[in-house]
Amino acid sequence: MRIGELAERTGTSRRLLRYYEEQELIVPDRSPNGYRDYDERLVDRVLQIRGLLEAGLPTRMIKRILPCLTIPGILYCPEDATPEMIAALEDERDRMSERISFLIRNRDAITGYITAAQSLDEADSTDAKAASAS
Amino acid sequence: MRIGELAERTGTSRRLLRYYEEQELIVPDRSPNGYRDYDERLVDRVLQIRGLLEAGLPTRMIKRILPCLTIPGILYCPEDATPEMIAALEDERDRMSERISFLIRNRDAITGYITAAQSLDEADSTDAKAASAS
DNA sequence: TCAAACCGTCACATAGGTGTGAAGGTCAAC
DNA sequence: GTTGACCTTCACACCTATGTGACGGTTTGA
Repeated sequence: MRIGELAERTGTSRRLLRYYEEQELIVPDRSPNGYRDYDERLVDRVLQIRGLLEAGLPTRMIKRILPCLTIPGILYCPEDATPEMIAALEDERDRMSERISFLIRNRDAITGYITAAQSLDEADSTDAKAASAS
Repeated sequence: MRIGELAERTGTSRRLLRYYEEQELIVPDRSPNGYRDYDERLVDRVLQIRGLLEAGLPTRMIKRILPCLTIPGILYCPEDATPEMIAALEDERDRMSERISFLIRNRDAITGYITAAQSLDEADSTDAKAASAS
């Protein structure tokens, strides 16, 4: 498919699809006329990229971990898994774990704030009712 | 304390501390000589800011929710918690939850990849041993 | 054959979070 | 007093993920 269709199907601008290519996250073929020609599987790939970006990972990191993540979830273990690469991945994994706990802590703090604010809000409206009833 | 000490204690550059001030995330006093004078409690405050930034929240949002998050974790709920703000926070919280699950999924995928690669590696070295033993 | 709707590259723009350095003030210690 | 370590403001610069637009080629359908 061409870039327009991929853009539409992934909710990603053409500009960004070209950017991801520039960052070597995706590598489309080229039609004889020079148009990019995207494989069907790249739809999921792009969605995965968007997800990782949304999760806060920079493109460089994504580029490194992407080859290891096949479409459904895991595996396809290439034989070129050098010890260096594994070590790098372990680093990534650890950074991700840190990031996860960071996010969880802060999300819970926000959740706490929300519930506190809501209960305070309810108390307010109860007050208001009481006041208007009196 | 002055900016240097705060920078050191929070692992944050002076530049960034000034930036956070510019964004009205922290408001230090000023000594008669014009030097910034930071309260002890701002150490935790800065760490909290870093955490929220790391979590992907923009400074504007942090500015809004920061007054609501006291040092230990939560609470002290100001009365100006508008419904709009709460809604925005709920959005943020949901986005964070999405990020979290995405990160967890991908981290687990990476973990799976690592263990697969390692067991493959062990098999290789077993092969090698067998080969050298034969 | 002409217009519309694609596509290509190039390049400048922006926003947020940072780095860095210049030019200068303050202060403590020697 | 002078040096060195600190502080100030200002400002330019970077990176990353994006938007946007110019300018030109290609495809498709009326």
